[in-house]
Amino acid sequence: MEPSAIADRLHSASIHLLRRLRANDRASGIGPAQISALAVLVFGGPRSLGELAEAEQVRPPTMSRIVVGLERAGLVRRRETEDRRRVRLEPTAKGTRILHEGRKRRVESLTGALHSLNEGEVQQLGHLTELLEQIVRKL
Amino acid sequence: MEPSAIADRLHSASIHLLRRLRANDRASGIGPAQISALAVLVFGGPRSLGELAEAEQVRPPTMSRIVVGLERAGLVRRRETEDRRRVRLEPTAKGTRILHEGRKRRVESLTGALHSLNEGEVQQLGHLTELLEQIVRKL
DNA sequence: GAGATTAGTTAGTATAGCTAACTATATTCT
DNA sequence: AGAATATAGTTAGCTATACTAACTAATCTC
Repeated sequence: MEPSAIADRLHSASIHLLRRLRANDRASGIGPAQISALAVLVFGGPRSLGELAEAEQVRPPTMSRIVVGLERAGLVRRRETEDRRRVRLEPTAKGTRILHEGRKRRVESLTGALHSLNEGEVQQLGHLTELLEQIVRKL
Repeated sequence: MEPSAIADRLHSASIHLLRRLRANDRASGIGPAQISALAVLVFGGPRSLGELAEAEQVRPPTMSRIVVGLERAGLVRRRETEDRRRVRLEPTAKGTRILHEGRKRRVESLTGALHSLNEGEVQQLGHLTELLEQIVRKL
């Protein structure tokens, strides 16, 4: 396949994948950017707003709003640091729980879709994900 | 790899892929949902608003606004049909050109990222993109 | 201690998603 | 034929997510 066709279809497939998964995520009443940011804190550990913005590839004001939403929902907590300009963001117990529940729903819905694939293809998909992560880092 | 880990990482990788590509797309002054909808019309041919909404997995009011944006930018045109409730949406020459330019930018940026992969991996990525499309359809 | 840098917020704008409620046209069923 | 129903899109109103520009507060540098 042509690289240009791969680029197009990967782009399109990603858009559609996220649109489908968003329907699941809406059940939790939390948006995709909030989930993604929360996941960084839960799986990657607490960090500052700027670090979180960088990890998520968005600008600080954007992350600032995402965090406000997460705080309002009681999923993330701010802690002071010795540098009083910085905040340390950490997930609350509720945030961790909500994230795992959302993950569970996602897995269930993906598992359903995986029924059309055999075991080898599932593993290939895992491999694709790694390739995709590698590409994203270089982009 | 565990299906749950695949689900998580695929979700996360897709979010980040789109965020990176959006930076390229912003150069065209057209948002990602508009690009995606326009691509359906350019590559898949003209169709009604409802059909386009379905192809793009969004609700009709959402597509209605996307189309307004595309019209305002002179990228899409409305045509009457024999059923006067329906509209036939078709890309303008400018729309087709803009789409191809955006695609070119995307391919260039992705091609750069593909340098970290060897030829075999690129082909795997192409194959696995098809797998992803298949899953999205089942989701 | 003055000036520069850094971290985050506020303000303002645009896109993109939803549901609910509406208009206009077409179809169906007496 | 005319009434009821169904279908296609739009409008209104809400929320989330993204940006840049401009701001405040704290820290660092000289």
